[in-house]
Amino acid sequence: MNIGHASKRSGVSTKMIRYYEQTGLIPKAARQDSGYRDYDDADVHRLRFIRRARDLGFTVGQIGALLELWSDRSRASADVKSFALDHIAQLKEKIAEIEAMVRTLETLADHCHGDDRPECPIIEGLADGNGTFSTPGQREPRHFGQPGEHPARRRSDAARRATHQ
Amino acid sequence: MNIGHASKRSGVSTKMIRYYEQTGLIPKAARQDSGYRDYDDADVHRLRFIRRARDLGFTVGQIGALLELWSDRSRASADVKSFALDHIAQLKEKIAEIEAMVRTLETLADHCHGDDRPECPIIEGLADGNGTFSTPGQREPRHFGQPGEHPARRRSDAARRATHQ
DNA sequence: ATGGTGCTTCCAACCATGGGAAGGTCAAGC
DNA sequence: GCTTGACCTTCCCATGGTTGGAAGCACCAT
Repeated sequence: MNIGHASKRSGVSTKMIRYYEQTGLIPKAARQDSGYRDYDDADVHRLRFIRRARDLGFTVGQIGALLELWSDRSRASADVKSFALDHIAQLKEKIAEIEAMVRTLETLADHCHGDDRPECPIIEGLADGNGTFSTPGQREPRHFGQPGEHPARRRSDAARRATHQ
Repeated sequence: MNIGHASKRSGVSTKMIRYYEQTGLIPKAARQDSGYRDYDDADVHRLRFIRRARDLGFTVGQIGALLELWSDRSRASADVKSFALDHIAQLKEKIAEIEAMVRTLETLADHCHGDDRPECPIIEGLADGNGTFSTPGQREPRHFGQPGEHPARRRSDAARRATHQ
């Protein structure tokens, strides 16, 4: 089976399949006479596993561990469970972080008239950090976003100008 | 004021300050005779603005727009407000995504005994799950499909290592 | 003057993904 | 046969935000 077919059947892009092979997450694929990579059902199965794990927010490093747990018939289900619970806790932390942002922004926005006058507590809050900011203590790694995901959305003129300049 | 001092006073690392200058988010800094960058209070003020905006999850591009809105005394507060509301909606979307992951994982984990036996619905869900996981409606008897040989990536407690890396 | 620290620039890495170029392979149609 | 087009190969580049490091000056205190 060619890589394209394996890609369609697994939902993992060909780019990613090659990348996973290159980084050692999956073993080197067999090759056809032509030099094309050759996949079988077991490979597709593993790729689907990977895609589902990614959909659940696991990093590639974590997926490597999950693959090992998958293939290790002697490991206890408790090992898997604690791994999952760990990840759940991480995700919840992330949610809490973003919720804090939302709360702050909503507070600021609530106090903004949103009319044609220039006074704006939102900008002032950013500029002067007056009480409205319950400071998030530590400045931790940012990327709460799913990488590669840059949703095209409607933006104000100012935003468009700034990003497309 | 040297960059190090400006960094301490603004909470933005020197690396980031140079990066922001390089990418045009902030204007090129003045220079001292020595060639060192020279900052004044207004610069620090702007850097703090940036840091707070980052803490609220705005991208650098969005911050550029916010800086414009900040310095534009004629803009209506409605402009800022819609910008903020837009961002809030975005953050909420992200929260919903992660919450969906959590829900799925919790469902899987709930069904896992978490004892020393190997049977584990979490791994099985990843291996044989129904694509979206959104509703854990189970189909199919599941059996333990092992992927092909797993090469030399033989690590005992890979799970612990992966979560701590 | 010597050492330590701060500053400069440049270059690379992280993660996951996508884009694209330059070229090889294959199966179909004429 | 030969062309076309879809597919595959490897290689390099870009993203976003940040950090790390190296090589080499500038500054300050002793």
